[in-house]
Amino acid sequence: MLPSSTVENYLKAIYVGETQLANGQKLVPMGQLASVLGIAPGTATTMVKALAESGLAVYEPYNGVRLTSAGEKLAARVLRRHRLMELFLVQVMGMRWDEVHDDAEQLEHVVSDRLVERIDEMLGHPEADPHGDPIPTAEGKLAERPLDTLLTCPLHTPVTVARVTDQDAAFLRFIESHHLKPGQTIEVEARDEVSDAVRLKGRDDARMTIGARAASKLLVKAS
Amino acid sequence: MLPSSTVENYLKAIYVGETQLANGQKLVPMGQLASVLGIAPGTATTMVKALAESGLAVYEPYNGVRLTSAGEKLAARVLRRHRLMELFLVQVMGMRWDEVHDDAEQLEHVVSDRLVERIDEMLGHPEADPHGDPIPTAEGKLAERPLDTLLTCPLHTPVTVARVTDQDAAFLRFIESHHLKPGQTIEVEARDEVSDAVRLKGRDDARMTIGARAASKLLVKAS
DNA sequence: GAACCGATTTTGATTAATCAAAATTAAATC
DNA sequence: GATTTAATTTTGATTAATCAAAATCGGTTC
Ligand SMILES: [Mn+2]
Ligand SMILES: [Mn+2]
Ligand SMILES: [Mn+2]
Ligand SMILES: [Mn+2]
Repeated sequence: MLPSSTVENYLKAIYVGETQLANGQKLVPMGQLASVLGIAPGTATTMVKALAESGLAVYEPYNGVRLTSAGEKLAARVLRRHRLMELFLVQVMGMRWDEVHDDAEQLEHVVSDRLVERIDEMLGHPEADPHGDPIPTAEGKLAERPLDTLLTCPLHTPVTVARVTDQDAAFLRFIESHHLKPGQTIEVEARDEVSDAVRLKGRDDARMTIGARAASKLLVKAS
Repeated sequence: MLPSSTVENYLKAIYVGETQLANGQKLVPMGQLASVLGIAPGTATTMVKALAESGLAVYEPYNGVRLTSAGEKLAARVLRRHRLMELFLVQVMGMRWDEVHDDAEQLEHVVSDRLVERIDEMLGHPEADPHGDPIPTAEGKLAERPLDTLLTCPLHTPVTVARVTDQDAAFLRFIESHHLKPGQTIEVEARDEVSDAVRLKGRDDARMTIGARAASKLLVKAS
């Protein structure tokens, strides 16, 4: 049986959820799963039991869910298709990085292996999508590097934006207009707990202040 | 309510079915619909009633079904997406004309208007897909020209292949290897009722004989 | 240890899409 | 006009995916 779009979305959500768990944690809670998929909690429970039944996940009642290696394999392929499609839409089709997520969310379920591999080739086997999210290999390996956020990186030190972990179009447009896209270099000048703000020095020494919540969505590496 | 993939497939099948009806006929029979969609006849009846209920089709029990103008509008858009995607996959992605139909069958349900119109632009507003099938306009107009087949065109007269009405991969590869693709010029030298065969003069005066069934799938225009 | 609370699971129901097989109808044949 | 046949419709059932609301659980609080 080939997995339905619904099953693929569940697997992808669990897969991504697992990578975001606090170290030591290994189970994605039902509530989180239901919330990212936009479904009722009871529905998540029912579906996850079915996933477990078909050998794609391990379900621990009241604790959460994780993928088996079979489930991981499938999830990685969906995520690969999603991220390759996003990059393709930006690089080849000339779409904006803030509008490709929704298209990819659908395309990830229907593009054939043939087409995906042709896209991968056309793009030169890229390692990351337009938002800096790593693209799993055809074999299902995902290279998740540990990265600082603008809340944890060193002060007064040039860093390169590596990844933006929010698909909201308005947020992405804000990032772009302030020259904070992946690849661009910036510096954190100050953090203030009380005002919940982070002050940055950007391109051309432009100064700007953003909230801590927003700052936590910008992942950076030493540059 | 936006139509499901299932509904889109029904609408497309009825729409294409209508264009293939003998002149005068206006209803697509349930049996034909069920057969092209690969479903049980009873399922077609049930679904068509639902389409009629939602104002997309007119259903006459025991006689068949036709689309309302609302249904036609939707069907034309699905067909437009299908045929544009096929051409895109061939021209931009370098896929073969015999392998794009299945991909397009899925993609037609998920590509956004944004993406379709970008593809249309990228291809220069093409009028036909790789098989010569006309592409409906964004406004839903379909330019179906009346064409001869190799069974009805004049003998000993150069004609240009305009359209191949069979998506079977093996058949399409045969057509291609014998230089009978849309755009290529040929001549019918003879038809024989008894042997059910048609003799052609192709490129470089190559002679070949094909069956009447196959000949009826090659549509041509005077050249 | 009892009471509470938030998260989770269960229950009962709905909708879309499908099938197999029985029943019916329309049209053709005798 | 009665009979046969092929197409169509009806019936009864199934599967996947979902929800709302009630019930339950596990882990704090008091
Ligand atoms: Mn999706
Ligand atoms: Mn992305
Ligand atoms: Mn389709
Ligand atoms: Mn075609």
